[in-house]
Amino acid sequence: MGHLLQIGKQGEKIQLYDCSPEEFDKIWKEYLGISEDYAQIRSELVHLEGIETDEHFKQAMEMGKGIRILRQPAFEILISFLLSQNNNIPRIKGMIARLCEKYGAPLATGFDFPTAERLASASEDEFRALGLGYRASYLQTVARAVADGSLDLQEIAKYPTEEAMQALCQVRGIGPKVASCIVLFGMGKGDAFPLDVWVKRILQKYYPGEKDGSRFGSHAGLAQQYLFYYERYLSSEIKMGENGNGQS
DNA sequence: TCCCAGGCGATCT
DNA sequence: AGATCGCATGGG
Repeated sequence: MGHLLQIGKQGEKIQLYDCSPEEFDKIWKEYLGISEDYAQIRSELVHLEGIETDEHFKQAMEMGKGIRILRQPAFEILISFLLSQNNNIPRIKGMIARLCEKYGAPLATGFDFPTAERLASASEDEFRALGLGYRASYLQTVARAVADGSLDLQEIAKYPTEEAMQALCQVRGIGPKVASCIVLFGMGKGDAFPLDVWVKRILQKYYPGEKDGSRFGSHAGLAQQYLFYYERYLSSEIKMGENGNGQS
């Protein structure tokens, strides 16, 4: 919150623009998950029961070896995933961009994510005018709840995963999928396992009968990310092959 | 054009 | 508990 980072890539080198080493250390190192020991986490996943013969998961891990779980502000995650429901990613990006432009503080380049207080002062109709659809009323009530303190994200972040999810699910517009994304990406709870339509398909295909990610233990969230991107990659490969040339 | 998207809430059985 | 449906909107 209040910080903006421009990232580019030159060949294999990652380039950061206008970012002092101090700002990188203080803000972005944790945000990007760089202070996490991914070698250790991946080693724990590899040593789980049954992974040795799980060719799909081993492939997913290899393909996703660069994936990091970001540590993003809980409020930003809450709003972003609240808007994500029954929606597609390009449109979600547009909706969030418009929210920032209209209600966020201007930064050197671009706009900050809006505060709960600023959003709470806007009306549902204003949100509808931004194209948020039926999610406008969810956003309005959530923003007010956070602003007036009746929804205390800092407090909920102290709960264990299950209790935190349960508390979040009391809010209108937040269900199990959105709640699990909030605790995973916004509260650092690595055992949360967001069950979206893709991951549900994966469970049916590779782990029939299983209804959650408990087989992946305390790093189920990272396992979910590996499987999610693996499955979407496979799906895009199939689509490319449908007309034989992948050009459509 | 028409289908559908990283769900949720309401309303059934 | 589990299955089904409507929802606002616009990207592809």
